[in-house]
Amino acid sequence: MEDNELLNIRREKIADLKSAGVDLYPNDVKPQNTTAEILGKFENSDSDALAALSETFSIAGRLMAVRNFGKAAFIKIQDYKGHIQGYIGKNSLSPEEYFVFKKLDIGDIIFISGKLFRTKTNELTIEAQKLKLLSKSIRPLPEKWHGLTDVETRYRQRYLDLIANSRVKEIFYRRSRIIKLIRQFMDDHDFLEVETPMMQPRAGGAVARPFKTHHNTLDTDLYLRIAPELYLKRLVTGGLERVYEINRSFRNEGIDTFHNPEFTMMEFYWSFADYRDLMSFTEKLFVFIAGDLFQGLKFTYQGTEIDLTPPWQRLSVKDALLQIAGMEPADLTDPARTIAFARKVGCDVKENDPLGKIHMAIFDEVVEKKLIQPTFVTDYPVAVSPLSRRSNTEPELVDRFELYICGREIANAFSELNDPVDQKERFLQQLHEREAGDDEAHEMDEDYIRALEYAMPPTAGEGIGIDRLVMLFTDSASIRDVILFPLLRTRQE
RNA sequence: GGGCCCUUAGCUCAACUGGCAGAGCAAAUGACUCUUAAUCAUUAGGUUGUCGGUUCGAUUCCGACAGGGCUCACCA
Repeated sequence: MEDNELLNIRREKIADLKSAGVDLYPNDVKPQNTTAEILGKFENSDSDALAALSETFSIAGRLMAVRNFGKAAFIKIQDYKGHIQGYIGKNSLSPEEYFVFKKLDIGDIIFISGKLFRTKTNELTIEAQKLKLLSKSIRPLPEKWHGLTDVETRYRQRYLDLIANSRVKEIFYRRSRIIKLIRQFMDDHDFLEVETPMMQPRAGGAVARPFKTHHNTLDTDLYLRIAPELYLKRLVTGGLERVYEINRSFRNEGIDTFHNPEFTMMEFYWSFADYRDLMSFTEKLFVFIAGDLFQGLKFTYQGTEIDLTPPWQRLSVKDALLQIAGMEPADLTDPARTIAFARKVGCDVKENDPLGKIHMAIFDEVVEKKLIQPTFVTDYPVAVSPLSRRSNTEPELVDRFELYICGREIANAFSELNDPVDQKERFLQQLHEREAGDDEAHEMDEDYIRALEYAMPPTAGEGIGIDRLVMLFTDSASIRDVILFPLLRTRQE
């Protein structure tokens, strides 16, 4: 352990406590109350009402502040859901307990029990009649007023962030709440929650580079999944007509404020529904979540007011390119003009790229960031949608939408392609692109084709990025603020 | 991967044009029985991220490296 004056002083205190026979890490004390429970119950009780209570209350938590007055002191104890003030009077504690109190440091985990009262400044306070050290802290905490702001320390030592910054705890309570609400909503609509492989012999279901690993006994290369999609649809084929999974996927791509290599997605599949059904279903889901979190449909993200009131705007890719990107109709259909337009707005496109792919490049470059209020973008080109069902009226388009809020893709959904012949052709087309140098093109999955050959019911499926949803609903600027341990470069100690 | 920026005490931050590295909080000691960023006095706390260079002299200028942030590219 490092040689540091502050640590040495604490070690001396520990020696003093030990020689007085104090157990530094006992585990035989159980608090009967929490700070939140006490504050909730008695926030409106006046001094007389508190004095009339015969009960004693006990709490345990981290000592966050000590304000000493010679023979008395006020302390702040923080637990799971909040904090409360304690009052230490020299005459209320046994000499042994008072000795322990004098050796305490900010950061120690302690237990106190006693009666409730209100101070002269009317703060609800526990007067300690018993005090016990539950776990000794050796290292000093970050400063009480400014807290911990160094982002690197916040992510690497998230426990310090959680101790010092109460807002961080609130974000992760809310993340949990959002996921709980999603489960409730899906369960209420008769969806079955399932778990499918994270380690896959082939990484399919999305267009992305995977992480590779190896199983020793089987001597087989495996990939961390980039999406659960193909497995979930195998389950639909098996008769699980409504399934969902909320779990991690892994993509070996860049890291920035909207991308973490591992991220949480919900995917769900709904037989005998189509992508239009998914639009209204998605609206209902978001309304359900927002109604619980905000008691309303409006909230602010990074200074912009977002209104979730349905119905949300529906906009085809083509209309988006005409109306928002400012393309002429001929720019969409004449390949030379399309490429010229793409290059003009700064897209890196190849001469032989499919037209649909170039359209999407322009869309991503120009349109995406302008879709602030919730918008369903529909009618994607088949070239960028190898797993989606073709439109009945326009076979070069697919029955698909992506949901954009605040210029970011939040969800991706489509009517599923369940024609095994067409699916095989799409995979072959992707193989061509892979051979042409696109190492993110989708791989062939023969077993998935075989499953479709047994007939999969007409189905619609959707994936929702949970981290991005949580960012939105917690007004967080970075995905790292909604993931407890975001991936950072490992540091040599 | 490219560009720009950041790294000084446990934490939050100063230090002019290169001239003895400072404050607040936290800590120690003392005073104080109603404070809540308690107050007052005293004290201690540093290889200025690492390595190298320029210089009489480097926290400061230059180079390399490490880590981080923003951004562009790729992606969700």
